[in-house]
Amino acid sequence: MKKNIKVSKNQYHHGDLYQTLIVASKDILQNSGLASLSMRKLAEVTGVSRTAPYHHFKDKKALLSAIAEDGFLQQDALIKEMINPLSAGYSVQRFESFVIAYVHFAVENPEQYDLMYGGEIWKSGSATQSLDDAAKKSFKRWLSEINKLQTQGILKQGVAPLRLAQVTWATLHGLCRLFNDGIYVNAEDIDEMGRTAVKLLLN
Amino acid sequence: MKKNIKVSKNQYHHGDLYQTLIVASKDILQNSGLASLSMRKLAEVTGVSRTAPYHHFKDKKALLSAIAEDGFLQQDALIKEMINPLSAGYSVQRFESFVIAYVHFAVENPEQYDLMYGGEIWKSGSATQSLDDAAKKSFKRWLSEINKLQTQGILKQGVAPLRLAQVTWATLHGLCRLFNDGIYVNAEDIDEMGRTAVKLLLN
DNA sequence: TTGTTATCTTGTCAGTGTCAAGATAGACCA
DNA sequence: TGGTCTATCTTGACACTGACAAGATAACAA
Repeated sequence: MKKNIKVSKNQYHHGDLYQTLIVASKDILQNSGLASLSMRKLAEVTGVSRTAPYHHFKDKKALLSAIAEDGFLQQDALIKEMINPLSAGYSVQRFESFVIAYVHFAVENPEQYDLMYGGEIWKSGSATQSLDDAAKKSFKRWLSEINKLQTQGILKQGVAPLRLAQVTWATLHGLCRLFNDGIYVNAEDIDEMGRTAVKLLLN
Repeated sequence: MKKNIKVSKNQYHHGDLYQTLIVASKDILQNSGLASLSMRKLAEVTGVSRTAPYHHFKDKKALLSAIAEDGFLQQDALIKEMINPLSAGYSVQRFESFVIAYVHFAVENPEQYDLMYGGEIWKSGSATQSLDDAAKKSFKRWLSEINKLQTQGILKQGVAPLRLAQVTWATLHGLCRLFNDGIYVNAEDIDEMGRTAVKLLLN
């Protein structure tokens, strides 16, 4: 809860270790995967002692939660950007853009996506409150999009909105996971599969 | 407390350690989760020295591969059973049965399902040949089911069969993961969501 | 009987998350 | 200014992990 923004070149007090740790973590995730992200290695890379990170994160899980939360913010920004230009009306095109943007984020940030939606954090009940908020906000946005598409008749209308949102989201999520878990290796297909998903889900 | 399940009464040579290890592993998975399945604890529970399992499994990953493979066999059997009674023809009902059976297996064996389709094994490229075969066979069965449903007009026909199989499977897979990763906690909804998925995917 | 071999053991190593207790220096108050 | 307070960072330690190497045992084949 203390934010010490001042960056000092002091050896002892790092200055902005919190942010540095997150950046370094994301770097390790992207380059070497979650399996090789250890608190000790992270500390070493950051040039700090093994236990220094524990003054900024209660746990390793707390660190991962923060990274996941960061992922939701990124994803949110990316999706907003993808949608705003078309904000005049709701259309199949807009839906497709949403889907493609979602899937792209997952494929380009596989390890972070894993953290965001994987069991690592959620199953153990170690999600931060703010992470929980970010995740809920993300789903709310999806629910709202789906809702509008449904009332416009672009999506099937005989289905409960919540269920529709859940199942459509599950479809995207399933696609992303199949790729990220290494079951479909050819990443060029992802766009076509996204479009196929859209085609299937349309009314 | 932990009983030494041995075939032979001999102390030194266990007799059927391979199978015993798999059974014990599945037990730990079901009761305590993957996180608390360690080779050492497994050995201890089985009443054998720490490194004994390494004479039956090259790695921890090899052990997990075997469990995943076992999962595919179980799932296959379960799905076959679900489908055979209706084998007279293909119908919406049959499709729904398939979907429900699939989802149920995942929800009832969450950790094993994780192993079967999760990144743990596949992403690291440590899948056994026989595991790979089992997984492919499973998808082939799905592909064939989808194919028949498509030619009968129950599923949309303007889509490439492979893509259709991938996306429909992704939908189920996504549902299962959302549950198993602890994002949707209320397990009573799983059936309704499965049926909603079916409804959406139908022509 | 005598090897041969599969299986199981103890010993050991490097690596992990995390706690406890002490060191440091920047922030705040006299 | 000086002194203390406290967030931050450190070293030390512990229990745990996966895995290798070398030796012990017993089943089995000759």
